[in-house]
Amino acid sequence: MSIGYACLIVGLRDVEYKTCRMDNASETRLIELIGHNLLTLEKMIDYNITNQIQMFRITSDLIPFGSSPVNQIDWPIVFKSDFNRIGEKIRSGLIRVSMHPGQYTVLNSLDDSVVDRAIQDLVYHAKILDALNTDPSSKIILHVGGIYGDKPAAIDRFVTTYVRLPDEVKRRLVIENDDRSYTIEDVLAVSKRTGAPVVYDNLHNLLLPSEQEGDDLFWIGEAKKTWKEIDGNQKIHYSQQDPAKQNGSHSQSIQIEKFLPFYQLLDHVDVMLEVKDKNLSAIKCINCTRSDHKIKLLENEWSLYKYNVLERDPSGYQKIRVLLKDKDQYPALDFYRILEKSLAKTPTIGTMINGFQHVFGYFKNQVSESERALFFKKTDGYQTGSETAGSVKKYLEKLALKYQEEYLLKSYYFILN
DNA sequence: TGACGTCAAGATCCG
DNA sequence: CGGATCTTGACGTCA
Repeated sequence: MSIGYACLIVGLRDVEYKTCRMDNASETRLIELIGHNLLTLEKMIDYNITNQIQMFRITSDLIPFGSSPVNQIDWPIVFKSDFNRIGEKIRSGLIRVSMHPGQYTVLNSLDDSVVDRAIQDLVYHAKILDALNTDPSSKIILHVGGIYGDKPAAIDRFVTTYVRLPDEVKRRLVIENDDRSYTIEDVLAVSKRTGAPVVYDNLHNLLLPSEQEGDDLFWIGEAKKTWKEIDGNQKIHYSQQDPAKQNGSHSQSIQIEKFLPFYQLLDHVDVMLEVKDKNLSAIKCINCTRSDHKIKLLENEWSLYKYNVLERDPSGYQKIRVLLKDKDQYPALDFYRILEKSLAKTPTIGTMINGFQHVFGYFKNQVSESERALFFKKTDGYQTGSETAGSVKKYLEKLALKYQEEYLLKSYYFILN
């Protein structure tokens, strides 16, 4: 019953993937980028270990142009020691990693060259998971593809192509229902013919339900039957709709109150969250479902979020302070409930300035006179409308970097919004 | 031909 | 000059 997140970390400095344009993809540039990206992946794995996050999707952008002829580098060999080292960390951290090619990897296209490139892309994904020495429970999740005006024929083509996939791909390939073409019912039928396990996605099912009626739990039960022992725990995707946006846009954060009743129905299922705030929601959901109840976990979370709360909801700030006073309790749900409510509020000029002043307090005894003057000038400018909140915060961040205020630099104050 | 989705590169604007 | 903001690229399908 692990909970994980996809590809990127929010709120950590200097943990970013790089890429380049095709025109600039020289061998030297690519080697540079791959080396950088592997270090980034390693930092993410380290973060997951520290935070006891045991499920993680590795980005398809790890190797720029990884499945394109533009990239001729034999990267599993060139970077063998890096892959081995990272793979070792993944194993010792008991992290289940996976990958998920995007919507443009289409196995059942009418265009053979598209199909060939899709196969190459799957081989690329398998090569990464193999280079990391992960076992067959590390999956590659794929959608079935397009319809082309004839769904049965399109499904037939998927099955035909599936059969001729190389074994290193087949042993990892998992298929998922999507939100415009293939329902969970369709995907289960494809699984019957291919043997590929099925990932159920709750939001996709909401947007594109099957003809046969069934709730989440029913379809999760059906999907479970497609997972064999060697495939590891059943996996599902879980996300919530962003209420402000259109179609199947993922929400900024997971609403914990909606998630918990869903999660509590599950039995031995690994849950991949698809959400904009990535690791932040993963940690929230983990903290609300774990059995080792240590207040320290919540105190650490509070240290990261507190100025984001303060700048928009001083009364929420006070509520959480009170909530965390009793060190024998573990009020995770209440904590995140207040946190979510506070972060959803729109700051006022007054609450923002209150935040600036609290943060400035960290260096008010070390700054020079001119720095102090500039801070007050910027704050005044913000109050009168000639300066944006962002520029004041940028300046505070500059000070935090100069005076190495770790507490602030680790927090989300400069990073969220 | 543009929208779709996603991210960061690359270009351009601004003080 | 550096920082902020806008546009482009890479992918395939579908209207």
